[in-house]
Amino acid sequence: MSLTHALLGFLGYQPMTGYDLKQRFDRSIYYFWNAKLSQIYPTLSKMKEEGWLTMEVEHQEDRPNRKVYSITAAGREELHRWLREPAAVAPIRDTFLIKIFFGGKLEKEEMLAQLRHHLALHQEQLAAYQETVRETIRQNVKATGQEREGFFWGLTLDRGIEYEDGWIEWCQEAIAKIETNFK
Amino acid sequence: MSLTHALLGFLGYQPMTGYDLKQRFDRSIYYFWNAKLSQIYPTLSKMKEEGWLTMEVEHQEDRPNRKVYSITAAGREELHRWLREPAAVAPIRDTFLIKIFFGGKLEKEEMLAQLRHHLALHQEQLAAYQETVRETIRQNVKATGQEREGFFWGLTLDRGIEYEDGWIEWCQEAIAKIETNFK
DNA sequence: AACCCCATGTAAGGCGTTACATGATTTC
DNA sequence: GAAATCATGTAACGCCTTACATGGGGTT
Repeated sequence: MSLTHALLGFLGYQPMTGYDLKQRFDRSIYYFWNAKLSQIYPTLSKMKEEGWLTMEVEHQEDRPNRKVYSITAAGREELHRWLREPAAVAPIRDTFLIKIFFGGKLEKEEMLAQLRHHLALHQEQLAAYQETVRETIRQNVKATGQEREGFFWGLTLDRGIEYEDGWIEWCQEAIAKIETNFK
Repeated sequence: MSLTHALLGFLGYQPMTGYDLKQRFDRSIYYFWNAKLSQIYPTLSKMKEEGWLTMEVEHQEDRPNRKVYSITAAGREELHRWLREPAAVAPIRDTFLIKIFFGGKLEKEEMLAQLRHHLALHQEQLAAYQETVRETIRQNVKATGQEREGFFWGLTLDRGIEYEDGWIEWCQEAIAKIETNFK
């Protein structure tokens, strides 16, 4: 399970609650992995039973108590084992490509509308990466001094940017082809 | 549900059995969508109850009977409606990127092994697209005369190739960066 | 007054995979 | 003799999303 190992990864930096972990997801790896709180909480419980985490309750007066999880030696070993294990290529599973594949059923203008809409979405995503995500990484490296880690965070971001760039170019080419040679 | 609409799409070309449909998936769109027979069969049943398909049993002597499904007018309308509906961007969900993100925990050589392995997988995938898939499309257009359809099949393949190319370049750059400036 | 933040969960349902079940014919 | 092809399914399980449940404190 990948969620388990992503949680181990973040807890390798420092002890945290499920709520904190959700925020880490939302602010860093959200563009290639995410989970809802309703999945994170039970997963943390199971990981504790597995012996990969320990938990301590931090009592608070005007807010709900915090359950702070820490990674154990067994947890670090499991993370390291998983990180070295060869990874399979992730399947694409993109419904948009199904729509393109059967695009012969659409009128020229209907198809162009789909493509233009998708182009806009990817352009937005790209802008978010270049502004928000890059800046988040910079601040994190500055605040924690994790330079080696920051290098790898940057690599995943580079891949995200290349991915969006690829989509944008493909959309633009597809639009051009349909506009000029079609119908 | 996207499986439903992919099935409608293929049945829009001609009536088929679940078994035939599985082969269509495996030979054309497998690189961005697929399904097992154990999911296809019950889905076809539901689609029939929904009124999008009709079914006729073709009796065979030495083999199991074939259940041939045909798309109805309602099915075609549903397909068309779905094709026009704006598509959201597919989430990436790539466990390999999680491994990269937490790559600071690995030794230089462990990380290079991961990257080289992944590079090889994407190179294989790319080769398959350029040989097998491109050829399958060519033959299909030739056999059925579906030139307009063939254009869109080609678009999805272009995207697949660009996707693999992107990964290959990224892997090569990542390997180079780690080999020269690291540890 | 309405909404967001903090902080924890449970329950139901959807989509997908893996395993189980059957069985004749053809190909290596 | 073993494996693949044809042809249909059911059952159990895993991962994930959505909805439900609680409730005080701060912000607009």
